[in-house]
Amino acid sequence: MPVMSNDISPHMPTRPSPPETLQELTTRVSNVAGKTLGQIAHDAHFAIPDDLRRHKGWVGSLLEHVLGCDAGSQARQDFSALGVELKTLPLDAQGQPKESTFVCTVNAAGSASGRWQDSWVRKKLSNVLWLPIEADNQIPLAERFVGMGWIWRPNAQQEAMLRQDWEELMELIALGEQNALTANYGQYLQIRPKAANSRVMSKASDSDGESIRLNPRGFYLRTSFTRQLLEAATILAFEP
Amino acid sequence: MPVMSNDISPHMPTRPSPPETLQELTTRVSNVAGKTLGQIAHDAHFAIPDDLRRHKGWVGSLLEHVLGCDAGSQARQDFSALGVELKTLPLDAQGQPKESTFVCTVNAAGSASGRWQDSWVRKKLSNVLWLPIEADNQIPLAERFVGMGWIWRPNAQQEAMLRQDWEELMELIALGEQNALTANYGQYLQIRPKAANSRVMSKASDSDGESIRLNPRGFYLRTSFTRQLLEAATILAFEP
DNA sequence: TCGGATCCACACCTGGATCCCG
DNA sequence: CGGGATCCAGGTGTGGATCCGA
Repeated sequence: MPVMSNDISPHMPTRPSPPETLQELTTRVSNVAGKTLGQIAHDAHFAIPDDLRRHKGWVGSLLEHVLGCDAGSQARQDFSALGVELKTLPLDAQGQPKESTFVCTVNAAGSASGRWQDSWVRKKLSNVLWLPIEADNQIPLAERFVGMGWIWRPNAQQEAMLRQDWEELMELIALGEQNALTANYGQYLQIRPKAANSRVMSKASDSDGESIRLNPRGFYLRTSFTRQLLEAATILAFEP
Repeated sequence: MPVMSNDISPHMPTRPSPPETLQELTTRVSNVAGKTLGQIAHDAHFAIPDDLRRHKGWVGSLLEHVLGCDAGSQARQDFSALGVELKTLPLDAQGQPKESTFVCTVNAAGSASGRWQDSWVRKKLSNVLWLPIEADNQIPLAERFVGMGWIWRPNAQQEAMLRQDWEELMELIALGEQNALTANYGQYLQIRPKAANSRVMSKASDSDGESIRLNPRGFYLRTSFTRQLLEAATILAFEP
């Protein structure tokens, strides 16, 4: 390490302060659009792994850092002041969403009230900054480009579809059918395992109130849903 | 690291398997009695710190390791098969207990039922292996001797005293007098802070059911109590 | 003296997601 | 292809206790 003065060194990796306005956020988004992950990581003094196999969340963490997210693993949006949630959107060689999108864990209190209006899923998805990123594994990680992000708010139809899926899934949970609850349920929103490995168990209760242990699970958006969002956003970009 | 075969190297630090009988445990206790912490740490391939200021739990962890405790921060006794809890007892230059003894945290469910019979404190203290250890700070850590441990079960009088203190303290908590609950309460069992620092806060509820945040606290045995236990054990040792 | 403050290790949990086999 | 399995970083909680100032 070089000698440091009492001043903050301009060469130290510093996390930007959170954007205070939506305009400030979109400016930052424009600034990363068209850059490679290698460039962005270099500028942010982030070490870049060879691939994502053992660093699955690396891209998301890098962009959270660069854009100035401030909600350190807390139960609120990534940009807490703006109520905006950041989601990277990995694209395959055809420019289509490659993976499902994790939303949040299936907590016993997915909603304390049991109502969609109060659910974590709705809160998380009410205001999302989607950031498309090349994710074809043929491309070395450092050479993958970041696309232009856009902010999405569900329209009435989209929210109705998500709500329908959520209510179906929550009902299965309420009925205690948690072991029968596979990823096959839900048209656009599904429930899948979410854990370090399949031997991890969390506390829960069955329909008789008996304490049982289950694999932790999470809500995910299917790629069929994010593909629609991406198409709609792409069309808008070509309008006058 | 030296080359390793497929066999377990006899020189690797290995935690002994838990003792399966009380006799096996007392044999192990005899084997550490009269040794210094330096000897024990060396034999167990434990690095020894200069002092305990920044390693307050080191002695306890060392002896848990050497004696084969198996309850890795779980809600059960250290020797789960035997139902025995290990407590080191630090002695001052006069051979008297120097510090209070931590028992367990004051959980919202210190007892789910609110009854002494079901409390964590009673469970933890029902069967304790006390291990006296020199703790005069004039003596370098490595040179401090371990004494002869003994197993204690509360007699009727001792349990009555602990129960009385516990019920008094739990009542103050139930009344929501948590902020007024200082370490002054309780003749032998007291409640004191238990956290990384005084800014750490945990979730709790006040008497109106309002959610509040408090300093985490723990139950401790006063030295006046452990001094009595030590005296009684010492006298027994001199009887025929 | 002792009540209040503090320290380390390590397990566990959460949020970031992608991997990979049938 | 997609459902089930898995991986890392970092924060929080728990268990081991002793420190230290008024």
